[in-house]
Amino acid sequence: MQQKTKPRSNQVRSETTQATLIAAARRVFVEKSYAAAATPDIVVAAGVTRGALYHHFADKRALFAAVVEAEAAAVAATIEAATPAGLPPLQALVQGGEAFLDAMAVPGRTRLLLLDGPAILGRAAMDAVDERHGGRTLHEGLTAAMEAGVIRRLPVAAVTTLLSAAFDRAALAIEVGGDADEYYEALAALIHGLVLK
Amino acid sequence: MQQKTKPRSNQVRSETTQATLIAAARRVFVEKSYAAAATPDIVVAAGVTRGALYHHFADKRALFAAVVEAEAAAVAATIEAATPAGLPPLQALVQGGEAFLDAMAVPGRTRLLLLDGPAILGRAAMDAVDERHGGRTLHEGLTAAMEAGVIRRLPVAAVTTLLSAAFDRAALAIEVGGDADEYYEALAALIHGLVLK
DNA sequence: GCGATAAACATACAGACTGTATGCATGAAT
DNA sequence: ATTCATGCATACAGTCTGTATGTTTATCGC
Repeated sequence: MQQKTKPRSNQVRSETTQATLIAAARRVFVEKSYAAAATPDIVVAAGVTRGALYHHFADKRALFAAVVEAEAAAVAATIEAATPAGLPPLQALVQGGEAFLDAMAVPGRTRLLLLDGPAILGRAAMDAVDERHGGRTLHEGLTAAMEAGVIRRLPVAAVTTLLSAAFDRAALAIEVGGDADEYYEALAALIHGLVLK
Repeated sequence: MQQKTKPRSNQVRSETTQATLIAAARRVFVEKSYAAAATPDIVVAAGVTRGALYHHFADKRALFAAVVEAEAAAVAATIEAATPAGLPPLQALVQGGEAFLDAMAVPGRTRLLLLDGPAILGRAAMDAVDERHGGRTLHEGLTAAMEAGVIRRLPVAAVTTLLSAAFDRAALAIEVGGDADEYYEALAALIHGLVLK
């Protein structure tokens, strides 16, 4: 038995409450989708009250944004861990791509980052999230490959966006039972198609 | 002045009511997004009551599905009108793609078909919509190009999905101010990258 | 350590929305 | 012409979101 309420500093109190809320919200958002996830459900899952939720987050949407941000950070961390620096540009692209697909296989991630995220927060906000986290990988990889003269010189931003979209859709397709190998092959073909002959 | 209520057959009554509702719903869904669009708003815009809405549609989501279906059909019609049959496979792909981007420039289409649609109806349902309408174009185009030996032999379904995703993202990017020419160039590069050397 | 202030919560409330149930009116069927 | 079914309007129950208010717990000056 521990003491009833061991005194905690306000900082850790806030941090743990927010973390618990974000974790619980993630579960409910994933299980029921953003629209169907009710704040009463979330706070019960977190073991707090709605008062705590609205004290720490402006509204349900802000809580969702925090969940998305954390999820994107987790994806980025996974990718970085899987792609050592110093690889040849082209291989870094393909390998990073596979790491991305692996990371997106974690249950709920496609729903959070690829379906509800864009709809609730907007494509622009999601782009900003990507930019803060993993998106850089692809962008820098393509830029490096172009400057190294490995692939065609093209508008980098546009190509990044389009390839990113292709990876996203591949993650979605694989999740619903699509043959992962076929998507790997198709993605590799798209990337290698950019290689200067 | 016309008579107060000229008798209409039940069929036309239903059809016109549904059409008015779908048109009004489209406006409200586009203006406020699916989540923020309230059925009271929609029925006021349509000049009917919520009773009529729930008589013709199971729920708000079903009404949204009808809007999406109509929108996808409109996009498909535009594309077909712009891409005469009998073009060489590769040119048909590029030209059809540009027609797609033009069609998606109609205000609200990206929100309906690329943001709210996937989130509310699910990616699978949107794929089914695509399949019933415009999606075939791309799929058949790629298949034809492959069988003609113009492009690499790859899993057609996967490549179709990925290119479709790229076109979708391009439409979104252009809508928020992205340079259309850059995306055209990048898309063309992706397609031409599949060409057998 | 002690009072004052502010932060972290909990509870209560107002407004709005969704879906259903019920009632009425108009076209269809015989 | 009467009966029935369809199209639609109104009323209602339950739920949710965001806010306002109250209470407890930590922080800060002394």
